[in-house]
Amino acid sequence: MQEQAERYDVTRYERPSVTVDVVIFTLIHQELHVLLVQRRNWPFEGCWAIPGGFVDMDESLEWAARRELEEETGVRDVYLEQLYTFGEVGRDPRTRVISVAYIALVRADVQQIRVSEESHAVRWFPVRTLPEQLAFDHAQILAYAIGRLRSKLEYTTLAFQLLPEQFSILELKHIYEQILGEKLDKGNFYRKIKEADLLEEVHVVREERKARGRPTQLWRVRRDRALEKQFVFRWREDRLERGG
Amino acid sequence: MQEQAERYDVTRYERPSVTVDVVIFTLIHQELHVLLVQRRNWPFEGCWAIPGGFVDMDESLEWAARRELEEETGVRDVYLEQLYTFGEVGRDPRTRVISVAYIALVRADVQQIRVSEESHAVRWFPVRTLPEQLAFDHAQILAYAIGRLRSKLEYTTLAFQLLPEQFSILELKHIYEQILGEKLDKGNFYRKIKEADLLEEVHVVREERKARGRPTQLWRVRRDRALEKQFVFRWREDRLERGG
DNA sequence: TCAATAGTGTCTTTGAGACACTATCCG
DNA sequence: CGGATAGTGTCTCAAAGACACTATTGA
Repeated sequence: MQEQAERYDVTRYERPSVTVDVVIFTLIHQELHVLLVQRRNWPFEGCWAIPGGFVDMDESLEWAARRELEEETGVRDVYLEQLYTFGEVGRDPRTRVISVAYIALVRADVQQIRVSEESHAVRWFPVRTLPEQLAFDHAQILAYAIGRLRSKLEYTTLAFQLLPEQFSILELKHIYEQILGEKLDKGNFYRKIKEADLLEEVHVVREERKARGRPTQLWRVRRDRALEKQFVFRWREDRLERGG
Repeated sequence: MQEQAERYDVTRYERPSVTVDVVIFTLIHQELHVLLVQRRNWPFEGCWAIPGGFVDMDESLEWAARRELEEETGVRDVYLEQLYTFGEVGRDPRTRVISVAYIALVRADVQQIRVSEESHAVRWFPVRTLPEQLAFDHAQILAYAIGRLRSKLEYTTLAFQLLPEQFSILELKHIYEQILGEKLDKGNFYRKIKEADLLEEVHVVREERKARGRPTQLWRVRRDRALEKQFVFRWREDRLERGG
């Protein structure tokens, strides 16, 4: 609020609606997926859309996003971050709607994701094969979200949020490759991750192996260091994020 | 908008107010300053605050920010970027207000900045000596804005937005030092800037010099390259920005 | 033994930082 | 000339990339 606001009676003017939209990412079969819901009403009937809803008067934006997330997936206590606020005038044909978009990262091994509550269609889409047309400006929001995810992957421990409790280093590498969309050198990846000293070995209780080859060492995230510590995976010249 | 929204009559529910607040930066005497306005009414009467105002129903968020900027400073066509959206429930004691914050960078040599239109108090503050207490959560917003500015300086050509048309490399270095808050090596700075190849020499029409020492070479930004090209000044490990 | 998967070592190149050097002016 | 300011050269060290190597299993 500000100086100029004083001159107005706050109740007198028409106000826009405010929603939160949550772009929910997860890994399924080592591939990055995003959750979309199918609309059943005008406008964009039948189109897939990013889940979201109105912000209540007595909840913060982040709270609204968390509520929305739980309603859609049943998932709580996940990584959530504000992405951007979209407020073009014509983005919703019904009325003026300003949408605060969030990103959520859901752990791959949280199997309890109930994607279909109530009766409407909800589905995980691989980010490589999204529906042709999305509702509203949601294609734009999604593209922006993926860009942000890529960008932050390189200088944070964000990727670990997508991992199961235990994982191998090559699995982690695979996730980086998925999200960055390029191949990484195995040796350099090992070196980089080990130097960061964010992981600890899991004592492997080896069951019967079916695979050939040398058995995999499993790791888990060191809770004392990771997530707080800044981790720079790589600096790149070609990050092209808007505003972020 | 989204699935869940269908169930609501959009006109039926109470809505929050939406404002834009614009953190306006400039350089005065080579020092980073920010524009604040002094409040004359309850709440936070007498406190300094970030300029801002309500978003009209028929203008986009960015448009609202540009309008606000022009009203406060008379400045147009400047660099503007969305910062973050602040929406805690109690941040404004009068009513629920969601504020979309923007950063604006105003060129140092745009002397036409009329900081006092109408009669209320408007002032540039050096970021090193801000008022003790700011209105609402504006101290938080400001701190966040300065953090973002620092962070982006390192991998964009943002700093050039603050420069006059012509400048010397040591002036540019000084600005980087101002905003980053640390000394930089002269030789390395020259090297880095020259390698980037973003500047072109200005043919100096030398007038009478009063200063001693070797005369300064002036430069200007190459419009063909800068601002589009990614420029990485330095990668640092200790960037700690929230959400950005 | 070989094929398959996991993991390591090491050489080369690049770029950041430190800092000493040269250049050009005024008086 | 000497002091002052502008600008350059160069050495060292650390990190990134490329890629060949070793390790451990099942068949």
